Amino acid sequence: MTSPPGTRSTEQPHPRPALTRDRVLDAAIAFMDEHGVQHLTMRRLGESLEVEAMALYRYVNGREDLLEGVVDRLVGTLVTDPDDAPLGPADGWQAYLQWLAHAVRQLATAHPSIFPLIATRHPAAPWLRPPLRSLQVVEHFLQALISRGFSEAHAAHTYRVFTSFLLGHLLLESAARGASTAPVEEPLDEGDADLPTGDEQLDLSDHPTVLALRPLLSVDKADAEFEQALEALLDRLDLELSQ
Amino acid sequence: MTSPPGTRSTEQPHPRPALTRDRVLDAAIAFMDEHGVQHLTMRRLGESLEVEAMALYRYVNGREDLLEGVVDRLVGTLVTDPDDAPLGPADGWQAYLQWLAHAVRQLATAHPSIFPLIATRHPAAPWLRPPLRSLQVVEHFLQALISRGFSEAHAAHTYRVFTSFLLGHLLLESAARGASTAPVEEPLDEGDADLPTGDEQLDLSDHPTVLALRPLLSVDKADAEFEQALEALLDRLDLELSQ
DNA sequence: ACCTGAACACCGTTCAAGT
DNA sequence: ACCTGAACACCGTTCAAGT
Repeated sequence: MTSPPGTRSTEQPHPRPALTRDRVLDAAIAFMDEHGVQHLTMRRLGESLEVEAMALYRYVNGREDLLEGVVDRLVGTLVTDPDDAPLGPADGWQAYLQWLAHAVRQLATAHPSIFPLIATRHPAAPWLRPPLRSLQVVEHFLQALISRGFSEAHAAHTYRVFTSFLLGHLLLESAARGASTAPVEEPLDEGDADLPTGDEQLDLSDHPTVLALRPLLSVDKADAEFEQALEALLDRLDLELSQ
Repeated sequence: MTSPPGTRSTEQPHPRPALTRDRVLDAAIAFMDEHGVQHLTMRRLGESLEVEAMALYRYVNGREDLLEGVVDRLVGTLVTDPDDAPLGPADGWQAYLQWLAHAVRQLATAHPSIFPLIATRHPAAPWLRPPLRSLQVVEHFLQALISRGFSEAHAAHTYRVFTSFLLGHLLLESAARGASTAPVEEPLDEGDADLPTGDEQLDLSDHPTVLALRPLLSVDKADAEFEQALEALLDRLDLELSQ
């Protein structure tokens, strides 16, 4: 608490909290949320923690391990959030899948520029499918379904179908969100820079149908379509159960 | 054709074909198929073409443009393959979607380590959704559906639903494939290297359900599940049409 | 016209050295 | 125990210079 003897009384400027793995991971998440994955650098992350990059290697096993840690931490929040019942709502498997789907979607929405990382980093095992790629979460998922009457085979099958669904919908949502949120991505100003074309410098003259439907294609129905597709999926799973 | 005067008659060792954008893109595709995306480097790509890296900048507007070119080229093959009818099979929209789904799946299977690139690179416009992220392909898609009786709104909606479906299923498939095919990814040998655990050095002791279901989770039903989910999707779209 | 050498700024990572 | 400086190999990219 007090200064060690022999130190000048002026070390207030940076009462920097102790470095720790959790603090490093948190800083990495904050950095990526603000600047995007591709700009996260060991050196810049160190800078954001007021430390040289080399100091990070005490807490993180290189850049790959750092990214893996970020993914694990974020996905892990799905089953450790304090305000959730141990196995989710008690109302049956459909309520459980609804609850989990929305939790994952909230995660994707909160970190649109990190979600692609969750979606595409090679999982530790091929059966650990993104975006539910944490052992804890998979354990949670399988127990939840089995405790609600699923056979083991059915639970495994549902895991596969459900992850495919989540990945497709949420990756496209966060790509759209990330595109509009991203800081600039790549200036790159190439060729003749007309660029007052509103949204993008795409040449649509050879693509009349796209041109005509552009307003329809741009409509953001992400919310409604997610709910609709989720309902359809649950209906399908229900049918398969009773077969 | 003949040597310019004054040249030694020994310039046979490398009758290297002229460098060209297409040759650069082809080399990049071949390189990534063999070594994975993360090892593609301007310098190594140059090496594979027996040229210094700087020479590539004549044909490619930097690394980002190179990757974009690769994606466009691969996705473009979907609608330019010689053995396909102009708008796919003439048998109705379900046959068209079946045909396209399998074409995209074949693409993902042929280039499992490039597909994540197709899936996650920021599209030029937010409504250009992976994996159907080429103007040509979207034009093709919309014309095909409209010419088969879809309204414009329905065609646009189907585009969104269909891309979500393809992305989720194929990205997970190629992640699984890529994991088993990948050259090594990252040695990283961290901690105590027990590693004779067969597939992975995961500690499953705290996750009894995963442990018990691992055989079931590892079963490869990718083919059947893709077909089944595609059928379900077509059924759903059919229902929506008649509403 | 097309490629190369040299140079620059920036990476990830290791390791001996400081405190 | 924890952080830093210096160093190494490797990036992407520019540009003047060679042929």
